[in-house]
Amino acid sequence: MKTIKDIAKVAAVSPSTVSRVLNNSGGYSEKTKQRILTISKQLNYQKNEYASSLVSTQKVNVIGVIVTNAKSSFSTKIIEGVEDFGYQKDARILLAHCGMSDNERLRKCIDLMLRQNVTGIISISVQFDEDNLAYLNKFDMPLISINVVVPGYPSITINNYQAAYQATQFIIEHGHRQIALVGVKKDDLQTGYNRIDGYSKALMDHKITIDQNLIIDGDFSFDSGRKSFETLLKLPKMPTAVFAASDDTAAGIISGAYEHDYNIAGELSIMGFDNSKISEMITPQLTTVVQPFYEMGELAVKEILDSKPEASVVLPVNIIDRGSVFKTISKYTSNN
Amino acid sequence: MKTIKDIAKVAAVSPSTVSRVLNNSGGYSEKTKQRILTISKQLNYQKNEYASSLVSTQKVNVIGVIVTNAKSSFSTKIIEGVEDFGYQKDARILLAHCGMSDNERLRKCIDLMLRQNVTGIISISVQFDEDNLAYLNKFDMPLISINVVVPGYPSITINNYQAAYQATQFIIEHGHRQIALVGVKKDDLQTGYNRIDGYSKALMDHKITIDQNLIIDGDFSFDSGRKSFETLLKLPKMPTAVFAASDDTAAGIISGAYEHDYNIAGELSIMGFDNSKISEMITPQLTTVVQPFYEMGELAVKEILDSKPEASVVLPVNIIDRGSVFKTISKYTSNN
DNA sequence: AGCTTTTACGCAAACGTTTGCGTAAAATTA
DNA sequence: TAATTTTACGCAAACGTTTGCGTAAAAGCT
Repeated sequence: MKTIKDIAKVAAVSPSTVSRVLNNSGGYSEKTKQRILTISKQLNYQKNEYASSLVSTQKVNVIGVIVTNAKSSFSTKIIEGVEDFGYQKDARILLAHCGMSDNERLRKCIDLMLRQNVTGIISISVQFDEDNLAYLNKFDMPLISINVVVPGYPSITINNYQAAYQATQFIIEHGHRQIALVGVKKDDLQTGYNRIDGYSKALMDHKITIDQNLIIDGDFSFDSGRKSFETLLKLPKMPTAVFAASDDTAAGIISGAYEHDYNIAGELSIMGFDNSKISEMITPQLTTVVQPFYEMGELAVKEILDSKPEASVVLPVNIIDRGSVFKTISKYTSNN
Repeated sequence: MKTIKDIAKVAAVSPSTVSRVLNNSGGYSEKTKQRILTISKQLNYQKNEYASSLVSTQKVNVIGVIVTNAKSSFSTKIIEGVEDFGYQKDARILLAHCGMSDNERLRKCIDLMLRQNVTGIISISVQFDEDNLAYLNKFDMPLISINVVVPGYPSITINNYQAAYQATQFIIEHGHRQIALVGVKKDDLQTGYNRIDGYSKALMDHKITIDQNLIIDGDFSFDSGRKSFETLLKLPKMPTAVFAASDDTAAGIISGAYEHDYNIAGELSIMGFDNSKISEMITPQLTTVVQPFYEMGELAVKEILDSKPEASVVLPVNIIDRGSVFKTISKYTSNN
């Protein structure tokens, strides 16, 4: 690797001059500028950003991204948003996986980011345990969390309560009154609880009594959707619609139905959540709640680079109708 | 951020001693070691890897990963492999997206890797144009390519010819003789061509005449699968099986069939390719060709870190049977 | 005790940059 | 032409580490 000194030697100037030319900081003649530029091109010079950032006041921005090893793939979309926007801003992405609730590994991720002294950290769906949170607090390291709230730090989330309310209302407006909620983690205070709440409120607002049997626990995964279908089958009466906690879970329900030779067409409406790629690729394509993942990534970068990430953001969601929730004439309109 | 000097000051030793203690390089008493260690813990010291790698002979490994913005999501699996194995080896992942055949952006990705002087580059599905390849050649930068062959550099791929042969044979052995090949790019010399070749050879070996109308061009995407189904419909005779170029394409075919009220169950066998997540989540679950993405990622890291990445590797594939290719009694056994 | 070996540390250079300061030379002005 | 300003550059320090070399002090030996 060629250094600034190599160029200086060839150009018969001091390294300082080379540096000034390459950084456009003035203080050289046009002639030497051209000379230095051509030489640096000839030598295929590449600045060593490590050395540079060590001394320069205007550091190069490196953004640390910590993701879980979650099966769900929406993090890809977020990272794409991070990358694209970071690219525009000439920032680098340092990526690290922290496993699933593997506190030790999360600690190592944090340490990594600190040692590489990144500009800030974007964590995606990462749950910080007490220890790691306390540890992080010791440093002056900006962090912005996507999808989950990390106490004391800004976050980018959606309003899960409202999203669930909207989705449930959408289903109700299509004539359904027996609506299952499948795949949320009940003890997940950040997401699960709020979604159950929004779902319940929508039902109540439409004078539909809440049937606890229709709220089926899960972990947002495909598998939990698949298993949940069996639970649905065992119900005294099959609901007419299912609100799935994620598109993956929705896919699981469809898969489970197929497995049990249950033909959902015209029988069981399904609402997904996420608008992940699978929601378009599955048959039937899913009506689903759109989470603006890409924008979340962009926004996170923006906040980190503005270095005023004190403001948490709650992004709006909308529903994309792909026809998997269809109109039904409720059989219960009168007697409830 | 605390530095080694801060520790030195508090411990009343020189920075050298602190460094030696922290790196276990010997030359200090047990007493000072303990003192320094506790102080460094108290101060929340974190080594600055930039400064360190600038001078140290045993640099910290940073692995540059360049991915396209491809819609297909298998890169996630590869990156996971890279990350997990890199984590074990204490390597860092610098991630960059290079768009789709955006040569300028690819150049910037390369420059980025050079400036951050990474240990080596892992490129996933990236097609290098002549210019960028020539450019890269100027540097002494190890690169290993996954999925595509980059002239002059080692690569990790599968044998597409053989994979297609195996898959086609699998279909034939289930009694099919009218087998469409859908979604490959004919002019893609690296993948498309070889898959067509393997498919053709398998047919020939089983004395099935090749019908060019059954080879339907595409770009491995969901959409091309969806569109291709219409092409299939227009054929004088519907094939009994489809070999899709990717799981995404297979999903597209299923989606297209649904769109046209064509019930594939028992009628149209489908073989996917990739074993991506969708192959399990779709209904019906797909019999598919398993690409060892995760292992590819691991292997790539291994080769970069061994810094002897001269050897290209062709990994074996296998077929996972999920029942989407079913037995049929060929109606053409006798008259062909 | 006197000698040699080992231990435990400090000094200073180095990595590849950037940047404040200093200063000859060139350019401008009177 | 002489005085003044500007230009164009070099010097050296700095960033936070690591590491070869040097050396007092301690330890071991006879």
